[in-house]
Amino acid sequence: MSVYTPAEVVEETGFTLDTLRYYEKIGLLEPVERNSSGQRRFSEEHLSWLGMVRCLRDTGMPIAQMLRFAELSRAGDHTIPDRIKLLEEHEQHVQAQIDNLAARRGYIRNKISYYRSVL
Amino acid sequence: MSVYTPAEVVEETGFTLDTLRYYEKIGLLEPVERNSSGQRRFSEEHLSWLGMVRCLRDTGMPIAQMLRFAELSRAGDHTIPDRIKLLEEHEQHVQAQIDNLAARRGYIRNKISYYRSVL
DNA sequence: ATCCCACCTGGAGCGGACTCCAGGTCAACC
DNA sequence: GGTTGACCTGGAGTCCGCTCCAGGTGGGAT
Repeated sequence: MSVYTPAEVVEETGFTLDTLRYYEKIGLLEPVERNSSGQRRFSEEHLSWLGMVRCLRDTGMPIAQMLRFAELSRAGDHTIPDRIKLLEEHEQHVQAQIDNLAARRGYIRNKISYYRSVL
Repeated sequence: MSVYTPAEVVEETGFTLDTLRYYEKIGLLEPVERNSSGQRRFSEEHLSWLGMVRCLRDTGMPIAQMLRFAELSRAGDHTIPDRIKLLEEHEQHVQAQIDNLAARRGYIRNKISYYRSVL
């Protein structure tokens, strides 16, 4: 089972080292193993969890809710229905964002057309 | 030419009064006329500008950039090409957001399917 | 006359999500 | 054996975009 240095995780996930430390501190990331001199060695599981975190974060989920999801995930398989519910609600939210952006984009394009017509 | 009370503008634009005052203070909103006792009376132009602001804000444009757009708008018609450029760039940005959200949404749906398959 | 309500001002405070800093450790390379 | 570089810690600071507050004014209803 391979492990990853901080630099590798930064490279792979796109999070800064400070952000990773912050996520660990607040419990969004499970405690990370250390080597003999105290440096972090991330696991495969950390990486895949960080993929999820990136997805949720980039779709606008607040940290508080990601924390809730993290707790459910740690609590065992009986929380899977709750996790499904949480993700479904979030998916709806993402869809709403998309629809909203598409509508606003229409407004912007109109404005551009108007400006073009005035030139 | 009709004017609008603060309460009416709040109602129509969905911004809070504090936000409107804040926008005026930082120059995102042109100085608002006052009645004899110092209360704001917004114009039709304010309302339509606020519509634009709402659109830009809700598509994630930072205030600094909205300010730049506001300045261009005040500077006269010769800035229309610049405004078009700014809006076009923003529209690209909005499209990128949409694409990104759609991709992330796929990831979330996959995760949901996976959870369902595990139940 | 008094009460309430909408509004005013300047300035402080807040919440979220980091981001930076000082001072220190260790391992490795020259 | 000295320097470099990646990393450590705890805690303070930053940025953005508001949001709230105290104290005050003016106008309309009872």
